[in-house]
Order: sequence, then C-alpha cells, then structure tokens
Amino acid sequence: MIKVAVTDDHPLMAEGIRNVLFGNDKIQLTASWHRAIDTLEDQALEHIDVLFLDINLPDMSGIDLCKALMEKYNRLRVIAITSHQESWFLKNMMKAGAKGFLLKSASPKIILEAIITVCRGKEYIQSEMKDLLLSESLNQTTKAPIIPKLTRREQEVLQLISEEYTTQEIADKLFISTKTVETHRQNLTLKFGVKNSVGLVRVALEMGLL
Amino acid sequence: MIKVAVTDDHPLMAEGIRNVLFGNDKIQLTASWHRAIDTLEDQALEHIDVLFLDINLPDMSGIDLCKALMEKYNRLRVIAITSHQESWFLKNMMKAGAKGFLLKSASPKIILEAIITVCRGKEYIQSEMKDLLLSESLNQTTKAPIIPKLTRREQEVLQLISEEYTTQEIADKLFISTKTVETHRQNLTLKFGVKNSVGLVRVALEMGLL
DNA sequence: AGAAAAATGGGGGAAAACCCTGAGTTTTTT
DNA sequence: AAAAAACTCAGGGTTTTCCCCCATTTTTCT
Repeated sequence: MIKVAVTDDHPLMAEGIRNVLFGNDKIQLTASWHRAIDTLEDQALEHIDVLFLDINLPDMSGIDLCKALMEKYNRLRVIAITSHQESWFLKNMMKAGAKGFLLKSASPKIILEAIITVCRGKEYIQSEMKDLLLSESLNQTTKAPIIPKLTRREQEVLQLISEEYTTQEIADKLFISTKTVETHRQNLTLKFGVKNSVGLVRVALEMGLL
Repeated sequence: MIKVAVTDDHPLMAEGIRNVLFGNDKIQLTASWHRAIDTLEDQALEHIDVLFLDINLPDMSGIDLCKALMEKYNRLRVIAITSHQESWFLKNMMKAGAKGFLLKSASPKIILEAIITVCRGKEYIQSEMKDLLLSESLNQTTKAPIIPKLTRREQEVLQLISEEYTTQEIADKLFISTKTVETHRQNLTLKFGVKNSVGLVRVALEMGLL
C-alpha cells in the first residue's frame, strides 16, 4: 500500500488526485494540506510515501518547502506539480530534492505512472518538460537556473521598478541617491541574468517574487 | 436534473468537480473539454445547463469563448473559474456573459451553491472576489478594466519587448524601421495605460497575454 | 574582533527609451 | 467604392537606462 498526500492551495487539485486514485487498492490518498506550514507541522507526513507538492503556495515557495521536507523526512518522495511550463522551476525543484515533476495538465495515467516510478526510487519527469529542457538547451537560452537571493534593498528596488517608477523616483522614495538605485538595479540584472528592467520584471513575476 | 460541463485544460479540475458532484442525484457532470475549439464544436452543449469555464485555455481566451457561447446557446449559464484573483478578469467575464465567478480554491459547498444560484437565473460571485472589488474601488487604483485589443503587429512587438530585445533589434527582426517599432511601443503603452515597457510587460503578463 | 556582505555614492559616457508632431501607404471593413 | 483601421516612417528633442570605472560606510555573520 502506497500512501499519498497533497499540498496545494487549490482544494480541487486534491479532489482530482483523490478521484484518480479512487478504486485503486494499492495507492491511497491519506492527507492533504493547503499551506506549507500545515504540511511541515503535521507529523502524519512520517508515514507518507509520496507527496504531491504545488510550487505556488500562499505562505512559502514550494521549493523551500521541498528542501525543508527533504531534511526532515528522508524517506519521503516529492512530486512537484505546477501549471507553469518553465524549466527553472523544474531545475530548482529537482535541486531541492523532488523526485518527480508533473504539469497540472497531467492525465490520470501519467499520475499513476509517476507515483509508481518514484516509489521504485527512480525519477519521473513528464515528457513535455523533457522536451522543453531539450529545446532550451538547443537554443542555448538557458536562463539562470537558480532563484537569486535578493537583499532587502534589492527587493524594494525591484518592487518599485515593477511599479514603473524611474530611478529618480525610487531614489526619492527610499531617501537614497540615484546612483545607489542604479547599483541595485545593476546587481539585480546580474543576479537574474537578464538584459534590462523588462527582463527583471518578467522573470521576477514568473518566479512569483512580485 | 441539472447538467454540468467543464472546459479547462487541466484534467484534474474536471476530476475535482466530478468528485464534488459525486453522489448528488440532481446535478450531473456530463461532459468536459480541454480546448475552446472542442467546446464550441460539440453539439452536446445544447443540453448543458451550466458550463464551468477556465479563462486560461490553450487556444483561445476564456473571455472570447464565453462571448461566442453566449451568442450560440442563450440558455447556457457560464461560471468562470480561475486561479487569478484579479478584478479585470471578473469584469470582462461578466461583460462576456458569464453568470458566475469562482476561484479555483472554491470549496465544494461554494461550487454547489454557485450551480444552483445561476440555474435560478441569478448571478453568483464568490465573496472573496466581491471583497477584492470593494477594496479596489476604495483604493481608487482600479486598473484599466478592459483588455485592450491588440493588432497583430502590436502583439509581435509586445512579445519581443518582453523578450528583452531593443527597439533596434525588434526593427531588424520584423524588417521595419526603428521609428515604426517606437510607434507600436507608444500605442501599446497608451492602450494599456502604463508608463513604460516595464509596465507593459507586467500588465501583459498579468492578463495572460504573453 | 575580524571578515564578509550589504548599502551607500560618484564620474562620465554611450545607448536606449520616451515624447511630440506629422503624414503617406496598405489592409480590412462596411 | 468609400471609410476605417492598421501599418509604415520621419525629424528632433528630452529623459532614462545602461555600463564601465571606483570608493566608503554600515550591517551582519563567524
């Protein structure tokens, strides 16, 4: 008997997985949470074999939660689920210890396959994502694979840039010189590996930092 | 007996709703589609009472699909479902003829309530969204309520801007002058009501145009 | 206490974006 | 065929961003 759980802020997602597993006597959905903190605190995880984990949680990024879970429960297998078809996501989740990666558009067949595969100790990555990785590596446009760690000031500046403020306006708001704002902006583009503020806002939005 | 259908590119969403309705002998899920085109072409919609419609579909925006459906099947009630908690979405869906609006985080109880309410000819808007509308009107920061209609060229330019290309590079790619690109950029910022390219990319991403 | 990281700020210049006005051409719609 | 919309391009200017170089002070971590 394989015990499965779900952490996703959309209850329908848990219902969907429950339904997929319905009638299967070898795999059972035994728990579901909506927030990262609930997941971390519930001792029931001790006995879970496979956790489906969404990346977009209200209180913590799925990546950080995955890291924390892997430290605490080394027996647990995490399958990341997301609707965003982006490679930096996959790379970070795998780095954080996830064993599987599925899109929310996955079919019931795929979901069962993934559960069984990770239980056997192997990785399971949906073929659509593999294709994406391949095409990206061919395009050599692979983006910075990690989520950059931003300082407090950088976050503030990034936020204001995304709100369409100019360097001068940001400097006034933060009571610093325009030169300092420019330095932060420069460091941000370096950290994100982008060419300009547009890229900055785009990747920050895609990473859920704004 | 109320007949319900779902159009959502995430199969799990349909499974979730199916599960919510399981055991209910007055409401039945009788069909589900993943793409807008499939929904439009299926004559089965003639006999559907309530359609749950996601806004993010692979081939057409849910808003356009809703409009098309309302013209074709005036008996049909559409309930929009989305994970994005944004008001322009709601306004446009309602304008397009939707009778209900739910977040994907809706509970089974809410879902049943919504189905019954729209069947009685009334509108159903989830309370979270009502709160959002209220707070936005208080903040007087209501964004441009309509999705601007972009021309083909404007979409192309917008896409390239979001990919961090400069005006010169965009001009080269499209075989037009930099001045023309600037004009398109200018028109885009006017249509979106933003101050610069950063705002352009931000709202376009939020509206799901990129 | 010492090292590392973060935050601050400057000069100067090149590139790009932004803003305005105007106008001809092509495509689509009525 | 006429009108409307979309696409095209230009001059000429201002503002902002971007990109080097560099340095000092403040905060945080070990």
